[in-house]
Amino acid sequence: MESFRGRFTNKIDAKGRVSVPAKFRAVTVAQGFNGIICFPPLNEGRFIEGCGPAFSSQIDQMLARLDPFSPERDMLASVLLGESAELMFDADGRVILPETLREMAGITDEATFVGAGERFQIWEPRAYEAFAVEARKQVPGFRAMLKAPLPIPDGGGR
Amino acid sequence: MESFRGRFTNKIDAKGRVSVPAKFRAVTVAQGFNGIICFPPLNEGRFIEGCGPAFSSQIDQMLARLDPFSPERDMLASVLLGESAELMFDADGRVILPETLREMAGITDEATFVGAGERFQIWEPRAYEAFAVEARKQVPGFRAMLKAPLPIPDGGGR
DNA sequence: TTGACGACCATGAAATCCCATGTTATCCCA
DNA sequence: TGGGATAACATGGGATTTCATGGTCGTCAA
Repeated sequence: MESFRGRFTNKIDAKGRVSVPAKFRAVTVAQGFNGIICFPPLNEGRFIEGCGPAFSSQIDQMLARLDPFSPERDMLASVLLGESAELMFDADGRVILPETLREMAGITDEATFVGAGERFQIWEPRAYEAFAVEARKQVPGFRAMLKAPLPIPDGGGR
Repeated sequence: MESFRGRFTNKIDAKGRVSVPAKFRAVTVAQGFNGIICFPPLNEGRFIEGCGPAFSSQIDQMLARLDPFSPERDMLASVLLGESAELMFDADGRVILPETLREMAGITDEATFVGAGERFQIWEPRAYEAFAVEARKQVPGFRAMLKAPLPIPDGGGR
């Protein structure tokens, strides 16, 4: 499996552990990494971004193109690296979501993992439900955007 | 682990010692150095820059490209080398931040370590919080900087 | 002597490892 | 095609280790 797909809601136990969906684990393990990488969203959304090393290194490369000591780089790095975390799987495929990220996303005792291709998102279940409803409502208006030819050859992910 | 990631706030004890986050220690130790290298920021920020020998030698190379006896080189070297310090870990992974650097950053009894890829920053906790809020506000505007030129093929984990 | 600094030890909290259990999905065979 | 056996997975708890943090003692220099 090479891309994140589907929706899974798992419990967070007393120690703060969550099982990462087995299908998601398969993706990052296939990328040679026994864990996931999490960071905050760049826009205002209340959720956590997740990915494997493949996408993470894309982020690194994007940052590397910026002027190393500029304030813009500092701010982007603060959000994308300073607030990010490498979370390794335990023997059963669980991770502990950092307090800061959980707070931003409003996650307490349950987490909804939502596939998004090369990366995924982690939501508070009800918040995601609300988002999904809204998305279904708005999507018809965006339909036209899909007609545009794909700029990137990488048809890879199917 | 090969790059600095995440945010950690540690206390400074009566003797001026701070624990460097274990994950950060792992990075510099992997670079063959049992400590960290600190220097003042190049822009206006109130924080301390930190890194391992890898980035430190990048700085050397950047300086080496300048006109050797120019006033610009002298000034950059003054900040990047003259005010810098090699801080070795004690047996428990702690260092003592030099008075001058602490003063510049306004750090007294707590220090926030913020990962930024090949280097990291050390902030007074409240000052960083303020910066982080501002960063989150501005980052959506920078999103375009990340899109840009090449969507690098990344032969890697796929 | 005093004060700064390094090596060494003690402790509590948090993360990690290891094992057990119930439930669901998958497989296999009649 | 149905149904039992089997494997995969999510979840819970106890034991162990890591880590941050505080303190003491001794050394060296001003």
